[in-house]
Amino acid sequence: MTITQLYYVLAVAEYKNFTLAAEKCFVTQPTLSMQIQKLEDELSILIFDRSKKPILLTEVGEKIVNQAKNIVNEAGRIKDIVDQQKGYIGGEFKVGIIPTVMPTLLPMFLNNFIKKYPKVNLIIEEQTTEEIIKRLKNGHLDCAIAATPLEEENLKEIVLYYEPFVAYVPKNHSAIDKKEIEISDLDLDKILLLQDGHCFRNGILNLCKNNKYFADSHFQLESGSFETLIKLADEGLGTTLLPYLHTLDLNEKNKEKLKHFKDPKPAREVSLIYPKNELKIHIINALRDVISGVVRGAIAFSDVEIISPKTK
Amino acid sequence: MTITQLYYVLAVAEYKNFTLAAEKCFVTQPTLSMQIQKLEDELSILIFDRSKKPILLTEVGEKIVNQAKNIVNEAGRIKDIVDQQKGYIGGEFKVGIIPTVMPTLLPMFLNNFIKKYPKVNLIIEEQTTEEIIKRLKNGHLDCAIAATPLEEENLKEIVLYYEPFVAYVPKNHSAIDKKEIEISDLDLDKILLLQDGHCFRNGILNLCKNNKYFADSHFQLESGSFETLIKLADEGLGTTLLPYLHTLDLNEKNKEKLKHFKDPKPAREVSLIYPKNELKIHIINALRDVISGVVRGAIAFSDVEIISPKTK
DNA sequence: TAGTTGTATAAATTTAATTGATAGTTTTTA
DNA sequence: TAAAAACTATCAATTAAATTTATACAACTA
Repeated sequence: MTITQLYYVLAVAEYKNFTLAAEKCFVTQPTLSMQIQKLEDELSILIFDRSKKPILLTEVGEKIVNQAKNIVNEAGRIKDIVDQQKGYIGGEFKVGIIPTVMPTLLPMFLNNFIKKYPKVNLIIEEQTTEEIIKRLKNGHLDCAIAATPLEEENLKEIVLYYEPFVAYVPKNHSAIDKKEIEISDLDLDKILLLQDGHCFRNGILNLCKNNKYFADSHFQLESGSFETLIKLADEGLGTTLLPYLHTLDLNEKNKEKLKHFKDPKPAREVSLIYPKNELKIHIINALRDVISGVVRGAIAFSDVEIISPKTK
Repeated sequence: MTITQLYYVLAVAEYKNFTLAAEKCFVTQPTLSMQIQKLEDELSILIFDRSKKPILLTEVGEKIVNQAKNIVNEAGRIKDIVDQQKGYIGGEFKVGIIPTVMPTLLPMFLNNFIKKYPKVNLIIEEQTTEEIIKRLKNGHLDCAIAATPLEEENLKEIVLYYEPFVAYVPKNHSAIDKKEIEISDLDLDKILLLQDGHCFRNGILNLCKNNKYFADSHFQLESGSFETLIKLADEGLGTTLLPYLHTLDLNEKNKEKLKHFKDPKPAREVSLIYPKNELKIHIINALRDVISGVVRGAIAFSDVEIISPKTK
């Protein structure tokens, strides 16, 4: 069994076609046929069911393909180790970002980063905090951006910025005339939140719990995007909380409905998270520097109270 | 980079000697020299520092060797997948066992098992529950025997037997004349326990906590083996608790000091634990059957209360 | 300094991977 | 349903790679 054979197997599994897979591997079709047969002979088992068209994986074939992915992934990290040693900033770099950070932060740094580090092949994926943690640990992500502290074993966190929550209150709200709002001003029965799975929701829930206003109030509505929440709030259905960066590109009319919190403002901590092995630490540091640079201007609050994204 | 090259690197890293490593790999020394050089060329980095004698690993070399171990380990599992498919019962099979189970259970089933399944190369390692969990998850163990429930993600548990705790009370103990003992009879200030790290200790602590007798009592002494604890108890230093199987081979004099608990007897649950991927399920089932067979005669208590090995 | 131990190098040999050509199948299409 | 197209397997030839034997070279030891 060779790593090359496993690559061939993965290619055929992906394209369900020897000829096409061979092209993608930059070899001829007989090479694939023969090498895969050789592997099957060695294992005395069939990986592909060639009687079907398009080609199917056998039952064991499925398992072997999964394991082959692991092996190829682990093998790829040898290169990462060498690159790290050499301080080389390049190659594939997979970053997971949580949904509530993605649309505001990504446009701020993406251009800067790819210009400054053209050799890095940046792959960005939107994922939940839960997924991110799993994928960082199994090596399918090189780093991630999420709300912290997570205090996960084997993961390190570097804070990028603190982003206060801003209340978006409907016109008819009792606190509409106040200059700055307090948690106690929120009518918890009428808070509009993102659906579960978004760590942002946990943060808000903790905020309330921490401040003992949580009680047994229930939430009327849950949505998947801030845009919806804002519209619902406009309809007078309740109040919602937005992360500060999201408030920057609201239109003037909507901005009027924003109420900032009194100091210490409740805020979320947004960090770079990466495996403790620090395999791609040079690229991670580069990314941190770029993000810190663009964020420094946009966000600067001194007196904040960090709200944990974890359910307590 | 080939898997063979990684094997060669691991061999040289282990034996710190190309000639010896070559022998162990069943190839000649020039093969190793050339293949390792080739890998170093491909990575443009030195893995070994050949200027020192014996040969040293470079800084990156260390990391590469660690990663190579992962790759080789993952590669080895392809064979496991195939063996599983074929229902083949053989090959290397690594079992972790906790220290408090090892000496009593192992002699009961080992001979039976290796006679019945001569093609299995059984490798038994004594490890703490913590280590066992880690090694099961990273694939360095195929299965393990430990106190349960552990409720670990990605691990499955099959109960082997329930083993009651038996009190070993010194002659001067107030309960020495009772036929059966209760938890409340134990003087917690004078309970002798195994050192931390042994899950058995957690079990006992939970036992006390559960029954609300824990309070703020402290423990006078901690030892690493039951033998020591028994001797200390004999000296009148306190009471200790033994798992039932350990009590079977005490001498007559010591057996007199044993006090069984009233039903429901506090007991630990001892289980086979293995990864959910069920890679070596056929061997695991074989092991379970053998152990169940030998244990059935030795241990049979119906009315027990299971004590968790986890700290609560 | 000669002997010993151990690694690198070179050339020859063996083994393995790859290719081009083609035969054999199945599927598509007219 | 016959012809064409699409695809995989097989064969012989070629190229590439791994391994070996023989030997040179370096470092340590007595």
